[in-house]
Amino acid sequence: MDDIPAAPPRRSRDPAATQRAILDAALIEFSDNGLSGARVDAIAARTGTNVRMIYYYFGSKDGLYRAVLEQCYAAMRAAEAALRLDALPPAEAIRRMTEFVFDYHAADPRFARLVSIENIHRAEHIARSGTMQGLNVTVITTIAGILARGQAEGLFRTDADPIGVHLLITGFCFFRVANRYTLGTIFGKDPLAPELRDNHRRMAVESVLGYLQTLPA
Amino acid sequence: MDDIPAAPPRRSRDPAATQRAILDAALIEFSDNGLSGARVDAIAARTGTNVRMIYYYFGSKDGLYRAVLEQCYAAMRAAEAALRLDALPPAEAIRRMTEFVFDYHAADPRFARLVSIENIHRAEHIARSGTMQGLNVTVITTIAGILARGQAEGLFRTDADPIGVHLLITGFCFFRVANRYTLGTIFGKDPLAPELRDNHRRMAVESVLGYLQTLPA
Amino acid sequence: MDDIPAAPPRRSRDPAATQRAILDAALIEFSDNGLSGARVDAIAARTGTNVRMIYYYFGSKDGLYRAVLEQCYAAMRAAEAALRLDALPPAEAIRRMTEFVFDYHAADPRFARLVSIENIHRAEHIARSGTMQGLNVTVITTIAGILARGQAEGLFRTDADPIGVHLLITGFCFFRVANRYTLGTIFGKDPLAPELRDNHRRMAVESVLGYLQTLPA
Amino acid sequence: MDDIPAAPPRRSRDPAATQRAILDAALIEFSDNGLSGARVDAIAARTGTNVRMIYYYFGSKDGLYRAVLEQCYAAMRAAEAALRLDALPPAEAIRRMTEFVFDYHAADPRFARLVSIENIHRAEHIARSGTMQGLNVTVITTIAGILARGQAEGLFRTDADPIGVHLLITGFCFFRVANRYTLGTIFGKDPLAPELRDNHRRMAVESVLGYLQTLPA
DNA sequence: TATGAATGAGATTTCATTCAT
DNA sequence: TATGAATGAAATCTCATTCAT
Repeated sequence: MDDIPAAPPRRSRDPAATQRAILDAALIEFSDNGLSGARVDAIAARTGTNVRMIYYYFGSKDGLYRAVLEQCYAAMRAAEAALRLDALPPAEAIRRMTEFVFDYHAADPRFARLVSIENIHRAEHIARSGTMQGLNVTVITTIAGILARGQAEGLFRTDADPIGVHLLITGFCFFRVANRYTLGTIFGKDPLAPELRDNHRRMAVESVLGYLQTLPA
Repeated sequence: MDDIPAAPPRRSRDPAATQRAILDAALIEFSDNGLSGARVDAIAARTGTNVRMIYYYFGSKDGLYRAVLEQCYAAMRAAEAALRLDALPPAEAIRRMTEFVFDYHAADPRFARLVSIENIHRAEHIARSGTMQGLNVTVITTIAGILARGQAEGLFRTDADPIGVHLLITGFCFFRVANRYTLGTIFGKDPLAPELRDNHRRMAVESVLGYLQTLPA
Repeated sequence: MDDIPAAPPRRSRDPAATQRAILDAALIEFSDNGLSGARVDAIAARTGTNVRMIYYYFGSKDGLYRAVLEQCYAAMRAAEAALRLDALPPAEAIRRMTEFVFDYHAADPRFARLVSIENIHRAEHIARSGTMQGLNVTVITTIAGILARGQAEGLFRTDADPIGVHLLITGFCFFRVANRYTLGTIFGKDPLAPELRDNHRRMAVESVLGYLQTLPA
Repeated sequence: MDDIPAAPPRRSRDPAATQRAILDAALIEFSDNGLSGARVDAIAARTGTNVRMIYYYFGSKDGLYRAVLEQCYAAMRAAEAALRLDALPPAEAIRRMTEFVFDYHAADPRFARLVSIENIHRAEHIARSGTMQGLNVTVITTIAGILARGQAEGLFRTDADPIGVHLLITGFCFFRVANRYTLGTIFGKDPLAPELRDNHRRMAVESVLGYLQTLPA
């Protein structure tokens, strides 16, 4: 994290591969160090190309950061869309979605870090991106469908709203990953310790279902 | 956020006030811009003293940031400790604690931002602080006490552990505040919009109680 | 020494020349003002490039200073090695070496100043350099050879040791150059005044030979 | 050398003692770090008084440095004057003086360091001091007397001049102390190692006498 | 398409010194 | 006599970016 392993100089004549390499290096550098903390030189060093290439392909540090963000969100939503939750009974669909979010965050903490970073910057890069909004609203429509079915069947409370449920599903999963370091330091116990995983995963699911299946006061 | 209002030059001979002014300005600058993004000059400009005083009292940019962190955590835990939850019945205690966490995060988003920022830096400043660990573990012992009482009364599931419950309580409350900007941008709806507040607050409480009152599978 | 002649801006694309120019300017600035007293800005101004290039090529003020030291020692030892003293009779070899050391210090007082400066810093930069040790021990092996020959021929006392003789040869030559200013001020007479030179040069040689040719008590 | 031991706060009502304490601390700080490298704050910290006192008593950093220099030179010359060399036969006088210079430098390396430092600054502080010149010329008149006697007795060569002989006596003694660090690092052997001392001391004496007793070519 | 060299603007930090009591 | 607080000027160093080939 401190000393960047200088990749062997790459003399590829394959522009796509160069772009790919830059994006990969940038994801690491940005998620490790934040936007302000990331160093353009470090990304170049990690890539094996030199700094000029970053400007050639991505225009600026911000442009590269934006590309990284877009790619990460797209990958996440693509995986989510592959779940085919509308085929499942409502409670089962919520369970599967929650487990997916839990697993996704746990498997790749860089995603949660990038989201934190982008929020420090007030989401101005996402706002400027254009592709983002369309990309992400699908999750809300998916949840809305599940909720509607559950409510129609009398299984879910009727005052639940889709965005709120999305927050509820994601909050816990995100929190333990994104804030792993402060939590681990303060409490002397890494919240991502393997032996905690199964219990936490159950908590995620059962708190959401617990909420949905509670009668409104 | 962009143009720093240059405070009138303060020629106070009151060192405590000077330190206070620096800390206040630093909280704003750090929580607005992150550690790397914050500018020492901007903090000084907001203070009315000059940059030199920051180094006089806090030694370095990092030292000042550490002081800000410590102060914020201390304030939060002090408020929390004032709740006197052990006097309440278990479910009520959980409800009050959750509402407190919800309200605290909602009332002062800077705290959640600072926590995000510190996690980007892998909590290295908290780790170096010393006062942090003792300060924060009390919340876990409090939760442990509530859980034990609830479990003894047969109200709470027996496989709940205190740190996990803390994460569950805080995750949702933190998430909607800290990630307000990406969520608002992506979904076209500010998650902190006033009309959502009551519903979210209920969600926070009822998901936790829903989990605790579910029988383990 | 006070007003640095701003070199004309050099827009050469010749990195070796740029490095050379920086090194030359640095030698002057460091030997004039010491390590702490030298100003990176002043070096840049003398060079015609800007400050950034110093960091580009040498990493830090210390790094540049180290490079200057290495270069000066290397130049001196190279000149010394060119003397081919092992071809001469022992006393003649000592004479030639002493004259060389005398002349070298007199011709370039900056060298002695740099050595003084480095000693104020406890030789920490030389210690970190790596190339230094190997570079300099050759002078000791040379002296050892000369002494051995002289002792074998019964010309030199047998209790002389090579490092000690090196100190003896260099001490006087160094002292009058390095401490020229205090000596000149205190005694009202510049010890490097041209009319003193021949006499001092003889003193250097004859004190060393006088010692070597004295019978041990 | 790095972390200055903060002396206990001294609340003396004795101005002379305060001045003394500042001078002592300053000698250490200046001889350790050079004039540019010395820190006024560090001197104050070492003294137990605060920075303001330095300005109160010595006017400026330079003024304090000048006071340190004067005191060190005065102490040295006083010790030298106490030798009463004119009572001794010429060769014996030279021997005693050389041994004194050797021992003095070896016993207090700070003196040689200060001399080096002052020469880096071109002796401008000594020049400004006024008391220095008169203080130091006595050593030359002493040597002149010894030489005259020795020459009159036909023991010493007739082309020896007093300042030159002073340089010869001091050069070796100074060199091994002042440049201890570079020599030790380069040759892997501390020139002040105790087992070398006697031999070096003999070398100092015998090289000077060797020179003086050689017939001019 | 690719690249090493170069840079200006601005960041953090240092330091001798003075203010106000 | 003594002192803690304060400061302006200047130092070193960083960094995204562009030049020139």
